[in-house]
Amino acid sequence: MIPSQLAEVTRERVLRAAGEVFAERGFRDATVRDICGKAGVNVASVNYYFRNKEALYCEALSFAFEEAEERYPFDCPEGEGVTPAERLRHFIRNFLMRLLDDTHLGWHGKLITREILSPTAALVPIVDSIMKPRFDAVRRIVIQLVPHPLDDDSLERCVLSIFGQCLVYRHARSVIDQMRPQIVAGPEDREATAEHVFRFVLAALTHLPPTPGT
Amino acid sequence: MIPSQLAEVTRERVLRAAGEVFAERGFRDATVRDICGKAGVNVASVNYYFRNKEALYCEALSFAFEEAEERYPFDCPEGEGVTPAERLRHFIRNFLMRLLDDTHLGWHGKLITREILSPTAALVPIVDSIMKPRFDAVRRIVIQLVPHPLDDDSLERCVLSIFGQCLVYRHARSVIDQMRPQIVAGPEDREATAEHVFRFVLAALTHLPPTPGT
DNA sequence: GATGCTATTAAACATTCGTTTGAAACGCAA
DNA sequence: TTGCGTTTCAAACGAATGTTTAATAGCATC
Repeated sequence: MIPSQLAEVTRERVLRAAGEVFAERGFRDATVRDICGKAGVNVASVNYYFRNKEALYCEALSFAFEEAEERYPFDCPEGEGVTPAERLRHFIRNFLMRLLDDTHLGWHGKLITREILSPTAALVPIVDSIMKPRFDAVRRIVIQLVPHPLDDDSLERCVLSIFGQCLVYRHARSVIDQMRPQIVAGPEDREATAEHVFRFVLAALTHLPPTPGT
Repeated sequence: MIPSQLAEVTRERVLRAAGEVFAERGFRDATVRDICGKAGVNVASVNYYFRNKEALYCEALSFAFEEAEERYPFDCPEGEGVTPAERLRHFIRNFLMRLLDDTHLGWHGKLITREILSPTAALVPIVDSIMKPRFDAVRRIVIQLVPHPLDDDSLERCVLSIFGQCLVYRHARSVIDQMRPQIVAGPEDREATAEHVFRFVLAALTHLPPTPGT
């Protein structure tokens, strides 16, 4: 019952290996034998430290989010001196880099992408605690940049247009790699991509025509 | 060896059931027993008509694309009298409606989404034969709408910005449904969404600033 | 050193699933 | 009807996998 220091390190080894394998192969195709093999522990460990494979998955998902939050902190500057355009640029770059990071925590982006596509019960708290605040922040930026009032649905669709332009680089990565890999290959390419999305969104928001109906 | 008429109908029943189940549960979670149960045939049928589960999956994928192409034909009008903006609107609406159709061929959108995320060998010919021409068509539209020359990478990123804004409504559907379902609920909402994406893209392309470097 | 709790291990269990098999049913021409 | 090729079926096989068990080893405390 009382976990020792040694137990915690093997527990985290399993968690880390689980994140990688789940991200690479998905929940079903990832076997506990693969995970434990990668972690260098016995298969019974997953049942000893976590209840079963599903509970391990839930913990791995939370763990991935905590690590990603630590590495790419949200911290969208809301200070007085920062223009809405600057906040937009900061957000897009931050979000895109987190999605495309394949080196250290490469599995975070893949993991959450799989979860969004085939949602489990584990997604609900993540949407509420992590995605909703992010949507709210972008919503405030959009309102400040569009030169005329927006109804709620149009506002929401603008936010989705922004997220969509970032997410496509992760979601359609296999297609991009097959058609034009150089635009996300190196760090400087990713910076250029972030800059493009920012310019594209800024041009759209500041020149968006008012909806005829309103 | 000589397939009878009766054999073809059961073959297609299996193919259709396979498309639905594969789209709903993914390749691994879909069992041939489920598929055959839904089709009302014996489990041995998948081995008799197709070689095995994987071959069935490949055929189901092609089948879904053929049906979708039939229902939402590409036919981007390239005629003289059609403005680039009109072609853009047509493309976006067509693409979005196909992605969001959940009634008749609802599985097409889910199926290709799964395939893009976890690509198999079956994706390569689809990218070449279906996606590449689509990218080319959008590329031509973008060139005509942006008021200054674009380098290849910027052009490609513009195309991805357009696709991303459409794809997000399918890829992030679970999140949208949890946060603001009304924007994709009914057919008129989907029309409004298509119109939004069109206006957003048009505003961006026609007001995109030239890249400083070029 | 003895004791009691924690951690690890190899082996086995039970289930699921893709695939195969061999026979029965069916359709159709001679 | 008889015979033959095609299609369907129930049953079983074999492999993979999540989970459990029972025994062993490690480690701190007295």
